[in-house]
This record gives sequence, structure tokens and C-alpha cells, in this order.
Amino acid sequence: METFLQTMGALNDETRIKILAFIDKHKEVCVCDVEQAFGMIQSRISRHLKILKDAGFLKVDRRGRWAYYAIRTPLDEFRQSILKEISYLDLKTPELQKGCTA
Amino acid sequence: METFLQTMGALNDETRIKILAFIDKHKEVCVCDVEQAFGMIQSRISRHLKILKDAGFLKVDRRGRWAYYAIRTPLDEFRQSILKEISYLDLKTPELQKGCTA
DNA sequence: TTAACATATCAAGATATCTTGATATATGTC
DNA sequence: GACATATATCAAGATATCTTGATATGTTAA
Repeated sequence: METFLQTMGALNDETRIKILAFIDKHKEVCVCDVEQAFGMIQSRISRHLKILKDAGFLKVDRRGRWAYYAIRTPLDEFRQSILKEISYLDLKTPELQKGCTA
Repeated sequence: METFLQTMGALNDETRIKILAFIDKHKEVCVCDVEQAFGMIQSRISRHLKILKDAGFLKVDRRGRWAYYAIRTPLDEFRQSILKEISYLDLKTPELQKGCTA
């Protein structure tokens, strides 16, 4: 129950759903990519990414000073079905601009 | 997006998940059945049932002074997969006692 | 029509979540 | 080492949701 509730809680926010769709589309992005694309401040993005990670949707890979987020693999069937449902929403996700110093 | 968010919002509550599992198991129950089984006051149960109905999980059938709630049919694939996931949680649902005057 | 029951809705306080701005940590560069 | 960049975390106010108790609506029975 705890896990299920956490999963639902993670999805109960418009920004997080858009971030999920964005990462699903671009495969791997760092925090500042999301920050730039969505025009939101860093702490806000960082928090949402953490919630999505803790809910089992994302994994992080820290390389250098960057933290790269991607869809967790393997992803269980239920979360896959949720991502599929989100893809059906056909959201207009913002452009990826690689805004970090890189 | 609006609909998806509403669906997630409906599932982001422990009581509602248990009520969903309860109705899924007993097929059709009236408000006072849920009230008695869960030991919660009427207004609280009524509110949760409305949220689950508005989110597309339940249907109501008013007969006499009772309102009978059941899983909506037909239920789309996504909501079906959610019900399946909830069934996997193997929740201990309370007994149905037919507490109303009936 | 009066009374009792079943349900829905509303207002208000309690609780949780979200956003922002400030600060902490960690890495890389000069 | 000193500084800049990338990210994480925290505190506080803003916002949303949940719970309760009171009240409204609708149905049945006396």
C-alpha cells in the first residue's frame, strides 16, 4: 500500500507528469536541462525529480558535476502502463536545449 | 491531462484505495454498507465515493432511498490495470454486514 | 403530513503538498 | 586554495485536500 500510494502521489502533479513525458522522450537529461526547458527554478525541478525517482519511475546517474535522470530500467508492467497512458495524453513537451555549461 | 490528473488524485488516498478494493470485491454496495464496514462517518464515505465516481471508477444506481455503488462498466484498460494492481496489494478489506435498514 | 432513514453538500479547522529563496554539498577549473 | 557550476535540502508562506459536524434533499412508512 505504501508503495502504491507513493506512486500515485508522484503522479498527482501536473509538472511531474510533464517532466516524466519529457524524460521519456529525451531518454536522458540533467537537472539543468529540465530547469531550462520548463523555465522553473532549480530547487523545484530537483524536488520533483527526487519524488519521481523515489516513486520508482526514474534512475539517476551522477557523472562529474551533473546528475543525469532517465526512465528506470527495467520498469515494472504497472509503471510501464502508466507511461503509456501519459504518452496518450499527447502533451506538448518543451524543447531540449542543452543549456548547461556541459 | 485534466482527466489523468483527476484519476491520479482519486487514487492518492488510502481510504479510497481500500473502498475501491472493497467494492471490487463485493460488486455492489450502498453508502451505509461502506460506512458500517469502515467505521467512518457518512459524509466522509459519501465524499470519497463521489471522488471515485467522478474519476471514472464507479457508477451509482439509485434505488429507493439507497445509492448503490459499483465498479463502472465497461471500464477502460488503464483503470482496469489500476484495479488489478490494487488487487495485488492483497488488502484486508473489512467485512460486509448489510447494516442498513434495507 | 409527520417522522425516520439514506445520502449529499457545505463550512471550518486540521493536515499535507507545492513553491520560493536561502543555504549546503560536491565537483571541476583557475 | 579560491571560485564557479550543478545539485540537493531546508524553512516558511501559499495552496490544496481531508475530516468532522451541521444542514439540506429526497424517499419511504406510519
